[in-house]
Amino acid sequence: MTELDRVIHEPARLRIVALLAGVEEADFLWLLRESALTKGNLSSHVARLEEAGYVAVEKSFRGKIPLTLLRLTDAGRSAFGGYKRAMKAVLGKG
Amino acid sequence: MTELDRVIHEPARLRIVALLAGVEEADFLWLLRESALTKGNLSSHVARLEEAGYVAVEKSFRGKIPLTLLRLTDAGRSAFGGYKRAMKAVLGKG
DNA sequence: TAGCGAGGTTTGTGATGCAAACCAGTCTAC
DNA sequence: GTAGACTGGTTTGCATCACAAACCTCGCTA
Repeated sequence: MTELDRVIHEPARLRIVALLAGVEEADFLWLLRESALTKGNLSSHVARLEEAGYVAVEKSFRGKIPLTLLRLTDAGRSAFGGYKRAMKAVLGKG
Repeated sequence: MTELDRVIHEPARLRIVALLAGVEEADFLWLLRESALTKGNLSSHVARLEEAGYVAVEKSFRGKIPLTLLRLTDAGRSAFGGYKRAMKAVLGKG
């Protein structure tokens, strides 16, 4: 039985991961717009993905304004790849 | 933004729905074996799917032994179709 | 009549997704 | 120099829910 990674499976995080998979790096506000999540949800989901080792979070400043950069780690890319495979296997059946 | 149906999205229920999509009708014990869920989980997830109108539950007897037959309703099939489309859209991006 | 298995359902609880409240720093108006 | 509003987030509180374990009912067996 192919297991689905719960961390990625959650729709909000799936969206985040899918968005990050398409780019090299993204900032918080770009993700906020693209994902259509609230700040709170985005923040906590990103925290969860970081905790899982799937995204790297880099906080810096653009001038005087805080800037948070996010990118998928290798583990994150690989987990997403596995997730896609597992999902296709399940959907293939139906 | 394509929304993912939460009722179907849950992995246990996704498995149930995918299994039911492949057959005309199934009994509880067949699903129990195929899904590798516990009786309790299968029972409650089936109840949730019934409540959502996605599966029809028909209780009868095979001789003196209770027999529960499950099948996907039209709404269930259509929801599963929509789910697959939405999921492919998300995975396509990544 | 005690025990056992089939076929399920109900209960308890820990995790968690979401929204709203909060916070620290910056900029503008006055 | 300070009141207010905005930016860029984080923390808190609640309500939901998935899972496992306990429970239930009926029939069979010895």
